[in-house]
Amino acid sequence: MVATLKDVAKKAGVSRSAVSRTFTPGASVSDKTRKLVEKAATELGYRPNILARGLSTRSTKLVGLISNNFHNPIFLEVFDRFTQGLQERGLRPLLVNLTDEVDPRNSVQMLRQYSVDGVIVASSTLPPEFAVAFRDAGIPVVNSFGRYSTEPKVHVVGIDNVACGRMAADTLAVRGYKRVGFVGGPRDATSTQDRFHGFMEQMEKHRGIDVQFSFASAYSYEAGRAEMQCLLGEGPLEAYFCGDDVLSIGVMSAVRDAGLSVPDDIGILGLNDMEMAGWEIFNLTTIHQPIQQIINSSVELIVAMLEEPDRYPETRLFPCKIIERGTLRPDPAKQVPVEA
Amino acid sequence: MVATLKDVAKKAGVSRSAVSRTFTPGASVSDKTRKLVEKAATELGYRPNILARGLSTRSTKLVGLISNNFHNPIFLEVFDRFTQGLQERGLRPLLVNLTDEVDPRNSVQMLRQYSVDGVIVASSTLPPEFAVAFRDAGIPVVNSFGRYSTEPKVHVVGIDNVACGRMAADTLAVRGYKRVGFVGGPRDATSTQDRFHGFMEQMEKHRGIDVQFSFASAYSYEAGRAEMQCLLGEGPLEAYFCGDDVLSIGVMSAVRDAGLSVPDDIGILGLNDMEMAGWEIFNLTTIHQPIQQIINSSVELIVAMLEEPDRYPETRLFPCKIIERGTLRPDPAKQVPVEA
DNA sequence: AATCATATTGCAACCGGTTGCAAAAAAAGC
DNA sequence: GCTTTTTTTGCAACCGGTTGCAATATGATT
Repeated sequence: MVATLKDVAKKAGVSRSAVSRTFTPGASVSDKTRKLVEKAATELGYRPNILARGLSTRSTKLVGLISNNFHNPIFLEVFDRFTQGLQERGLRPLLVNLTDEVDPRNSVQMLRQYSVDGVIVASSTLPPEFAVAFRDAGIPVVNSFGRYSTEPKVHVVGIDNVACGRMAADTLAVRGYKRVGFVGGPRDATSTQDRFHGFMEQMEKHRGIDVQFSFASAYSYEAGRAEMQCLLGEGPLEAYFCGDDVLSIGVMSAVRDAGLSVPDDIGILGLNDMEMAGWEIFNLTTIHQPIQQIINSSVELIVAMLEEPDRYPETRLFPCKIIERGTLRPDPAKQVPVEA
Repeated sequence: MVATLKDVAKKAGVSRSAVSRTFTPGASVSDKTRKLVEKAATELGYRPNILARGLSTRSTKLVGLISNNFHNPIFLEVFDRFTQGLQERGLRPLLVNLTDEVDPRNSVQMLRQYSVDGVIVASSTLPPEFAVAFRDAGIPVVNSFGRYSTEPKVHVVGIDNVACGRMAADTLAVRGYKRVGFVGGPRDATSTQDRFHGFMEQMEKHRGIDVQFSFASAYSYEAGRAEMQCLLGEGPLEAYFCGDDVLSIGVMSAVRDAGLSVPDDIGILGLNDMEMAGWEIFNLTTIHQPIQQIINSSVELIVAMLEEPDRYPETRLFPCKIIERGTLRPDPAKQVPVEA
């Protein structure tokens, strides 16, 4: 049905090698045969089979894209960017949905069976060992949105979650909140832990602030809302730092349902700056996570590893910044001076 | 590095065929050699290379999953379900991001180069010819969320968008709205056109209702909001049927910003029933599109085609239903009767 | 124990490509 | 024009599997 190397070779009256070389950049073919081959190839609609090629070249241009987060809208942005970034570099994402799976072994085996050139683990909730399992299997891997380590075993691209926690603490402190809460995502996620530590640590430096904390069961709307409904019962604080935007929106929803106002009664600070955070109805003040840069960098890194598999593991952290919107009191330092 | 058939054969002291047959369900191997092979295989951590196998069996278990919609949150649900559904059946999604691409040829060639077993075109905005191009290339294809045709060339799974339009018209009419609007998605999307026709056609049957219409540039929040800001300038109607939930949310946002109330001043009816539509802050009355069923059915269909490639093209439409929430006046017929 | 049916096995060719190597062809040098 | 160097070419082996077929081993039947 579909034309193969052999068909083209026969039609062009050359050897199979000649055809192969015509489609291999840098190979030695005379202009004459190249023309011959190209003519035959277009007539037959021939395109080399990448998987067969991969058998000898050991490169399939397939990249495993693994995630366990198919409920947080920010991951649609993540998939969009990753697929585009990979496609631009001639790589193809093999999407793996890891819902409820924590053991990397199945994924490693499966992706090995597909001879993927590399793997991107895109998750802030999987344990670091997950990505390491791919490295141990000899598969180039980048852990995007993962945890920074002082002796990294794999490439990590993301943000400094501890620093984000500190930034959140400062942000609330400088606005004069005296009774604040931390509403984290799942307790076992490294991102939650790091944000928590950074937040608590920094809060200790600010005198006279009362700090409480709790953890939602997931980075999701429902979890945030449910958690806040509990907290409201215990008596609300002045402001909350939520470990994620969609969590913040859940929290906000519970606050409003209780007849309280954001930010007048309760301030909310998110993290991620997903598209929706900017929607007027939410207008969420949040810490921007530079996902475009994280993803570009991840893709570059995976490409670099394809060329140099033993590249020394690198950690690339990108700075976050506060996006001022309407769910916190204004920063007194940045008030527009009133005219005298 | 990684063990191959040959390594296992040598270690087990049998021929390569014996090993291959051990991993081929239904092949003839004695218990003795099977044990031998299995022992050697586990010791070496051997797993057959699926792509090499695909070369002879002509089945890679790869399925192209093509979409052009990476900005509408409902597509995260779609990807979640598709990846899970495919994985459960041992198929692997090769994700293709079609942003701004309408010509199917590149995608066809690329997916042919990867010998995908089939393709799922998941989009309500691509023209039907897109999916047909795969069929013409001899690749099994299912068009999910596509347009129904009386002489279908490819399998289509989705909803009857014309019927949805009619349902929307009836829904608004029965609630006594007299001046209504249709806010569609992009004009050239088949889903927009069908919903539009159904809506207008059915509205004609309801006497004395004033109908207007317009189209947003995309199925997105911004587009909905921008479109509604225009419409508000022209003098608002009593209720709008929006071609999609995220569009509805954009519309709602514009309405609220203008100081108007939903549903007291303006009613809004959405379509899709994405997760977010149920969030208390939106509480969107909407037409539920049964995506779980559409996706299950699509996956079943693609699986069926792998066994029987020349299967006659089928159209599978699933019924939609109104989800009553809080953005329309109540249906008078369904009012809880007041006790006498 | 001999005969026949059946189950298991290995050989070798094939799937669709790539590539080292030696032979052939073309170009360069004299 | 002949030799030497360089370029181009095809052969054949290989990548990691599968599979038809004939040969061999096993088991059943008498």
